[in-house]
Amino acid sequence: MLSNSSKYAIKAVLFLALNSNEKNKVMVKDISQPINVPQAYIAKLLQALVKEKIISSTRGPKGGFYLDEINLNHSIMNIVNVIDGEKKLNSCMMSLKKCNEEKPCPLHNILSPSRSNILNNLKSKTIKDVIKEVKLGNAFLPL
Amino acid sequence: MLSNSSKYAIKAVLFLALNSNEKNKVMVKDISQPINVPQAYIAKLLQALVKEKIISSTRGPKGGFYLDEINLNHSIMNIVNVIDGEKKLNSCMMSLKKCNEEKPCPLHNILSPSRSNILNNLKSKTIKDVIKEVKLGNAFLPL
DNA sequence: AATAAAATATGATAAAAATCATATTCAAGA
DNA sequence: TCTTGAATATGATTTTTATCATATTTTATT
Ligand code: FES
Ligand code: FES
Repeated sequence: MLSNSSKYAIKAVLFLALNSNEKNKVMVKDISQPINVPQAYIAKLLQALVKEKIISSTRGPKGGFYLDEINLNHSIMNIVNVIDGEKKLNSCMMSLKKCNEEKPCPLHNILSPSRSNILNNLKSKTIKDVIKEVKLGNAFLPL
Repeated sequence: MLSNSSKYAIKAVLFLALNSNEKNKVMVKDISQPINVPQAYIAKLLQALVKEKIISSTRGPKGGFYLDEINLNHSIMNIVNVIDGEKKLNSCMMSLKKCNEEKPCPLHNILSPSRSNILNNLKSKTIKDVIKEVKLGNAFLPL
């Protein structure tokens, strides 16, 4: 469903959402440990996210990664799309060329509603929405 | 979610469900083409399914693969478990060690219900159930 | 300006998944 | 019983994903 890389990226972004802002940037080495992902690995993922403007960064002393207000309003799906590409999640469960309602494969009718639900949630929930649940104590970090 | 191999295996099993029985066995070469999977690849998967008694086979002239009445009552999940192993589908969406309700990760509450729904369907739907929908014209083959 | 501290770009290596290839074994029919 | 046609066992190759490593560029501080 989600690749390892996507999962790691989500963890990192949520960590930044809780622990950074324009004034308090966080270095890779201080991200990799709490989220339990190798530094060189998460560094590469964060760089990709910066390039697509999902997160922010500055280099040099006092530099690091952080989320600004705009970043916080990105959806979880945006993160996944940057890391895994757009089509991974939409493919047919039986590897038909295209998954559609008109000529559904035998698993489509059974599984598609739940999958759509997952996709819609990933699309609609923003970083901000998600960390709100953490702050309310309904979900937990660190990971 | 499902590996390529699992998808291929499901396709092959459904094909057999519709086109074989104890009296009419089907050879790999006559399976691989209609389901659009390379022969050597699907052969290996079918062999794994036979070993776990999800499907049946006999060798030699007039041999081939087929489903008997017992085979038809296996769930789709049984196929997936043989090919992908048991735990792939149950892992946390954010790569926590274990996914649980007591200390859910931030994505758990959002996505877990739909995922459970998918898993329950895969567990409860049998091969026979699924091809019934095909015969009724509610779902389509070939793939 | 020089230095140092950070991200960035780039690419190498390792591990896993997907795919391909073939010698061996078993079963049917001549 | 010999031959032939099928699955089976085994493993090699290729591709993708995951992981690691490092030289370069940018920025703050002295
Ligand atoms: S057609 Fe197969 S999942 Fe939609
Ligand atoms: S704890 Fe992460 S999906 Fe259940």
